[in-house]
Amino acid sequence: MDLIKSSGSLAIGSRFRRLSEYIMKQGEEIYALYNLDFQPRNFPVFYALSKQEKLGIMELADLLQLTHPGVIQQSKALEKQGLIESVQGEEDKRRRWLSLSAKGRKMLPDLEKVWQDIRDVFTELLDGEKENLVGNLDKLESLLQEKSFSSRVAKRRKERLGASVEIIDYDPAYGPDFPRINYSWIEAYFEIEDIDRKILEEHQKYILDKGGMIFFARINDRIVGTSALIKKEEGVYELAKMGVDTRYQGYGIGKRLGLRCIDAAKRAGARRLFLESNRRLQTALNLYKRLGFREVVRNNPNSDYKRSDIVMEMYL
Amino acid sequence: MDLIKSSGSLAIGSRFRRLSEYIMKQGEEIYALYNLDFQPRNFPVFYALSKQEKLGIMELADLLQLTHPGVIQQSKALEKQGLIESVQGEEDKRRRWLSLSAKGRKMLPDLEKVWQDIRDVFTELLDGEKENLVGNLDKLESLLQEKSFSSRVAKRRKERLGASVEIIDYDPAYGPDFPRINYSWIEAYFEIEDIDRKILEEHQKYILDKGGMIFFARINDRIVGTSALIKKEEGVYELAKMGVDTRYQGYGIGKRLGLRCIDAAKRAGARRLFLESNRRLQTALNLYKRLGFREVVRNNPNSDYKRSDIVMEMYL
DNA sequence: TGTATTTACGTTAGTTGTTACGCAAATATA
DNA sequence: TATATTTGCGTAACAACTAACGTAAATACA
Repeated sequence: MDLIKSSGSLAIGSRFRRLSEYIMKQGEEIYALYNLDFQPRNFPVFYALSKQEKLGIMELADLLQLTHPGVIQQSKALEKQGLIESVQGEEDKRRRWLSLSAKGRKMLPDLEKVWQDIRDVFTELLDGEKENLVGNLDKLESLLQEKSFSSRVAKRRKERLGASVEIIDYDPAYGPDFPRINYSWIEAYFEIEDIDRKILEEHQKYILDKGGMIFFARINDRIVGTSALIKKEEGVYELAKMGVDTRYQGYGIGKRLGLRCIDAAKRAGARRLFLESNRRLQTALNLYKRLGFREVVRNNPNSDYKRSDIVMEMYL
Repeated sequence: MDLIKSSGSLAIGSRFRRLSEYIMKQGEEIYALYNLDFQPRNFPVFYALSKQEKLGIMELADLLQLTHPGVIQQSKALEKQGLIESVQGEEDKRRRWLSLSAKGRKMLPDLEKVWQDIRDVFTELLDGEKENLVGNLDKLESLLQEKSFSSRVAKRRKERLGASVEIIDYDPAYGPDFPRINYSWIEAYFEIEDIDRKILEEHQKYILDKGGMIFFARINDRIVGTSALIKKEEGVYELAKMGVDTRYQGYGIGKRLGLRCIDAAKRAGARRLFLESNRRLQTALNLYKRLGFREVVRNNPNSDYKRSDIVMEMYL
């Protein structure tokens, strides 16, 4: 049994490492078999120098996709063995040009035989398939270069979580989440005002009992967002207290909360919907625009809120 | 440009390592993204323990195809984090049973979500193909388990070298190689006798001038084997001085030398071919049998050679 | 039943990569 | 032309594995 293997793609990192170690060790045996004093770990630098006459440390690092200390370690070993040599750059004295030594060039044809045999064995081993291992590695690496593995997983997570978000009507069981979510974003940008405390803590009295509505965004049993409709007069509602837990922003939850409010306002017979906000909340303002709100007041000295410097509205 | 990539299968070892390091690093980011305090390097042990309630160090090492110090290092880290715990074995006090702790079990569902997302991304990334990367790795590993990479390369080398062996007629340019090859194997098993020296050094006089023949096995410009036909009387030849450089044994060179001798003897009108040898040279005796020789004399006190204790012959 | 061997696990040091940091030469910029 | 930044390279320390060796308990065997 081999759990690493049977876990499929999960432990692919460990598996790559294991294979790498195996191949390196086998490589040592192979060079010994050919009576060549050569270590597979130094292959990359030596191979590069066999392809290009002289190269600097940084160029090698770039060419081999290694860090430069890695290149230095290989080149030190090769220099000690006398297979390569180095000279200081004439024009640019920081540089150190590496190249094969006479001994290295002499060894090259023998090494090339080994390399050819290795290639042949690999071809025999795996290239029978159309989609071979090396081809798949190429593909994997170029895909990962386009977009990193972690951001692909992050995207996948957002999709999964986004799909599992429900927008639900007010439920007293989640009552305390309403102030919690809203305190969090208000504190981050502004200061909590008395009117915030009043409306948030006593939302039953100041929102629901007055014909308003509250919605929650829920993932599993966890509330990650809220929004509210406050009835101002017959047919006129204020969209307010819209907030999403920072850890779940970017999942389209705000949009879904907004749409739900608009829909609910329509059903309640609203003709006009407005909101007060602040220009610093650019992401939120963009969302409101996408939802169909238009800016109607710049500066807003008469507001109940100190932080309000913009009013937006939409007609239904 | 990426030389490691473009060298194809050659630098596959370095490439596996590079990918392993990349995946591990990305793994760290991924767990951080999910707000989980978990390190991908400890995945193998944790994962194994999530599949089986309790496991010992050696079992884990076997299951994960890691060395046991590797397992110990992972388990120490996990124990420090409080994700696993261990108890000394009751029956066998040498053992230490590892299992998930309450904290570890609590974290498991969250980790499983991460793992599922990772699997999904990998599937999306590569499993579109029928022959996918993981499938290829499976195949590679099972092939390498059947027969190691180095022995596959060794076999390939023998085939290549075997194919490049030429059996050639005597050429004075290679004269000194005749004693060299033969001294080497005689010394390894027996002692050089005076008659050896005479025939080997003065082969012109004692073999060729008397109607015998000498053949060489040559790879490029290097002699790696010899054989000789010594004319004993009209129609009767002795097959002698058959030797192959130890470094090139097992390539079928002896067989080709033998066949050439038989063929040459036939052309020269021989009816009978014989040889003297020693029972210790079992590999050689097997070859002679396969060539068609039959044992005719056990012990052989009348031979010119002290080491001779068997005579074989064949009729053409 | 005493002794040799095997097994389970631990420790230490080595390998081959990495990151972090520093310096001096070259280059850009005010 | 003085100063800031960039570049090329070096060193040190770290990471995650390995090999090699040691110890004590369990097991096999004479």
